Amino acid sequence: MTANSYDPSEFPPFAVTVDIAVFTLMDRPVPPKSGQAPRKELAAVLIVRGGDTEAGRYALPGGFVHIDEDLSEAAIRELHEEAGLELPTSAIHQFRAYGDPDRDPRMRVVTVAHTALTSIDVALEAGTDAKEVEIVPVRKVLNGEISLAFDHDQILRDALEFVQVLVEETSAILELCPESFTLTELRHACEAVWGYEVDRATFNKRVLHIEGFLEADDSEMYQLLPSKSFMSMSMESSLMETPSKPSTRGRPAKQYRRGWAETLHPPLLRPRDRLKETESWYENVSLKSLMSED
Amino acid sequence: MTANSYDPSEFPPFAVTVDIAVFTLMDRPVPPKSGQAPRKELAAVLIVRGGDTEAGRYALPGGFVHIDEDLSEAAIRELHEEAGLELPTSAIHQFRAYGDPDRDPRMRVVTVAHTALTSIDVALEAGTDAKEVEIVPVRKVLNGEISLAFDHDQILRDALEFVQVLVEETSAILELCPESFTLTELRHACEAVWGYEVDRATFNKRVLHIEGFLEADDSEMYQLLPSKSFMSMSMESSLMETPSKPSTRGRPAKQYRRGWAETLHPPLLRPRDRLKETESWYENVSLKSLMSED
DNA sequence: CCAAAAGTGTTTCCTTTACACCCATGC
DNA sequence: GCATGGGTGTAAAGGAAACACTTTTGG
Repeated sequence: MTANSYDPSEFPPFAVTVDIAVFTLMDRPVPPKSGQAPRKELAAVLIVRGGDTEAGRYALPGGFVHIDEDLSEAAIRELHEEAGLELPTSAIHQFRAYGDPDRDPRMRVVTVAHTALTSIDVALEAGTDAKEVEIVPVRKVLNGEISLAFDHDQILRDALEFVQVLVEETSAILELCPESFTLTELRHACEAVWGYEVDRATFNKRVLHIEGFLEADDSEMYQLLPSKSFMSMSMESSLMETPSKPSTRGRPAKQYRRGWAETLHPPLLRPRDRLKETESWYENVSLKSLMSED
Repeated sequence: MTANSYDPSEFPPFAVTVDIAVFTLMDRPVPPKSGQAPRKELAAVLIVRGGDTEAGRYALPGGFVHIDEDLSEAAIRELHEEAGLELPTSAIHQFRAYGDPDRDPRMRVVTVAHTALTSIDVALEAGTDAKEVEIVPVRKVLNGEISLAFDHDQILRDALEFVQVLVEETSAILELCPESFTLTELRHACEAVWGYEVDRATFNKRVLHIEGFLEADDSEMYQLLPSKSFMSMSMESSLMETPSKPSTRGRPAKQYRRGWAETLHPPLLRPRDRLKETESWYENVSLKSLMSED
């Protein structure tokens, strides 16, 4: 009964796998108002299962852990093999193990669930490589429009909850933003993860007071040049395409980039008394979408 | 490479175990002032390893998961078998999996770590049953005075961090208190987990404003009767021994018991700007203890 | 009566929140 | 000029921290 003798007959044949819930941002199918900057919503990178069991259903990318690799290495490898994603270790976070004896009907599998955030560009590249990869709005899973294989439905919900807290306490949200971004882009990313809107003024002051979270990006490449620009049009057009949206109305926003901080002091707490709005927001979005198009 | 075929040769022979970090409260070896109510400190339930590997060293209770049981069932069973503890499922919380290929030199073991809180009474009973069970102050592990087998050192540290957050957001701290308790007892329990003192007045107001967390315990059994008591001495002595400390100076405190809430709204947040005091407190306690007695 | 511990009120300070106002740009 | 969005200031509201004062017991 003790863990000291290691006769192989003593322990049952377990399989250990990793599953990874990768979140990214996509445009909302129904922008709140035309002309307004498109609001984002959270989406998950899913694979369509082949093979014999649960074929054709959506599932999280994942697979067996090799005998000589760490859990995080397995997560990175499986993301690469199954979804074509190449994410750094720092972007992947383990959050729970799932070991219900009946969770896989074929054998006893314990899976260690991870989650990650990545920008839509990276996710879309992955989607083009392997045809069986799809990027699906999270709300469709939460409202039951799409159901996942095995217990991946539950894993995705748990991953979302974990990520919502992660965004409060670490700089993980920056994985959803381009290298250079505006405060509005950052806010929209947070809103997509948290599921409700936050006050713009309050949000801006808070993030700028978090030490080491953001630093101003003064590189001209990303800046929308002031009207009194000393650059000629030819010089301007000789620059590379600016990754941030160059065509927008209204006052151009300052650009920021990732600072040195990994954990946030103070944390970027969302208003606790509005947590209950999270679910209703997802429901509202799905209703609107269903009524209009989608 | 896909997870669809299940040839046994395809997946490597993994062993899956559970390890459980059980925390409890013990009296501090050096009370701050004589006559003052003894301050508590956090302690862990450890076992002394037998067998061949890492024999004689401290380790967390734990062991192999059976083929037909859930991870939480395995945790409960191992706690019972190895430490003599009988805890309900609600008191045990999974928090991470550890799967470094080299974490056990004998074979590939992935362990799913759990943590639990329990009152000292329960823990002491367990200690008397099995001789190899010991209750050790957590500070001795944190300051290196005691080192645990395998990576259990790290697991215990992670468990402590997890529990500190758990106490903020759930009613888990009540597992450390007797059925009926005073606000001071509750506060001392929180202080032991968090590692620093909190203001008494602020703490009292906060916990009483958390909906469903506490409810007043008016049962006379636990009450220290008022001086204008209508009960005779004989009636008083006929009552069972009161579990709460009956001999204390100063105004007797009101008794409370567990309310209906499991998650706390609002959460019982500790002051964030004092988080850094946590480690130094543990260091201070160990220094004091080493200098005086212990 | 005094020490000790529990309970409670008050004041100060800080953060959040909401709102408004101005600024800068495209059309 | 006007609409649109970005940046910032301000006043109100709420909560926490610190401190003091009262209450109730044992000695």
